[in-house]
Amino acid sequence: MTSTSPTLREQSERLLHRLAESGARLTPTRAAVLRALTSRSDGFTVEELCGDVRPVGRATVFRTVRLLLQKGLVCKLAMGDATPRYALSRSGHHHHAVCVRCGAVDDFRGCDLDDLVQRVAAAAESEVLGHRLEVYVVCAQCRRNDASGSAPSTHHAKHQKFRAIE
Amino acid sequence: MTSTSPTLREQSERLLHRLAESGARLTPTRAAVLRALTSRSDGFTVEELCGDVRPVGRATVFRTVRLLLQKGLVCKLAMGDATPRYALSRSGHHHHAVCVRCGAVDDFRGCDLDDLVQRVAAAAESEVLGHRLEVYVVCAQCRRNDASGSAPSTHHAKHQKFRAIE
DNA sequence: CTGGCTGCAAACCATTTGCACAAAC
DNA sequence: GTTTGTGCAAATGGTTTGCAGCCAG
Repeated sequence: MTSTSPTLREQSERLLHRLAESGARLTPTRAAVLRALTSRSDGFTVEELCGDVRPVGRATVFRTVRLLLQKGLVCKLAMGDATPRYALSRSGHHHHAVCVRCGAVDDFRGCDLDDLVQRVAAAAESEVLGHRLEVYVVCAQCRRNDASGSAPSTHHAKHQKFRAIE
Repeated sequence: MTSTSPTLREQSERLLHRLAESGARLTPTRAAVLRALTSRSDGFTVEELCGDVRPVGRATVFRTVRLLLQKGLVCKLAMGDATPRYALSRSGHHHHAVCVRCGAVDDFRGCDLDDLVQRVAAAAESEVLGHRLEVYVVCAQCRRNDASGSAPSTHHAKHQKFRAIE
């Protein structure tokens, strides 16, 4: 549990590098946040992160996440309701399948949206800046838990913060 | 400008009906909110709505919007940043093109996403509950304003609350 | 009449900010 | 030695809630 797998360590160090390259200072606090980030499964909240890096102050965690957001190292899952959740940015354009029960996030790419998006833009004489697609699901694990009756899906987030899709 | 077009009146009355049908009470306040809703272009904030129905209290406007959301009469534009904005629900499945300058919203339908979405779900063994696609644009009007140099795009929202797409 | 609305003000909660101090470059 | 990051606590801002009174059904 506390044994940071080499892959995770690598990952957080790569992020640290990317941060440094972009002119940000390289502090223990940031390293801690990045470590927490990488060991956490996608779809975490800032709150959860705060718990992971305990001695670090809330404000700093928020500031760090914001920084990472600006640098494009994490992305925000806007979600209809609830508290915003974040995920590590995989490289390249992709979208998210978010489990509304536990908040787990799956990336997927190969979206064939560009045509659609361009058509929309042309029709409206608008310039496209970007797009976001989120698919809301009940993930395999949560379905399994559902099936087995009891066991509230504790496999990911403790509090399933997502409410129904509006 | 203040001359409520017959179409708008119709529209708000239809909404009123739908509300009544669903068991909600039919009060002047709600009628006012619905009128404001329909005369406003899509992509409004609760704040703006409050301005429109002035004597009505904030809390009530929030409650009403939430009600309409539950009844499916309006939908929420989640947006990455900024204050959530709302739009009248057109019937049927559709998505939104949101202008990041002024907040104007265009609907579009005929999304070919179902295949994609189902593929994603199958891959993850997940059950799809829904999906949301938002396209972020600079709308025709805002582009025109940009081109003509000055004229900050006041044609819609007073304060362009949207920040960059993260 | 009676339960569902409304208004007001206070409560909430996630996030931001001000400021003094500490640490990185 | 500057400039940037951090912690704490206070401020913010959007949203919700508690409660007394009011109005639609």
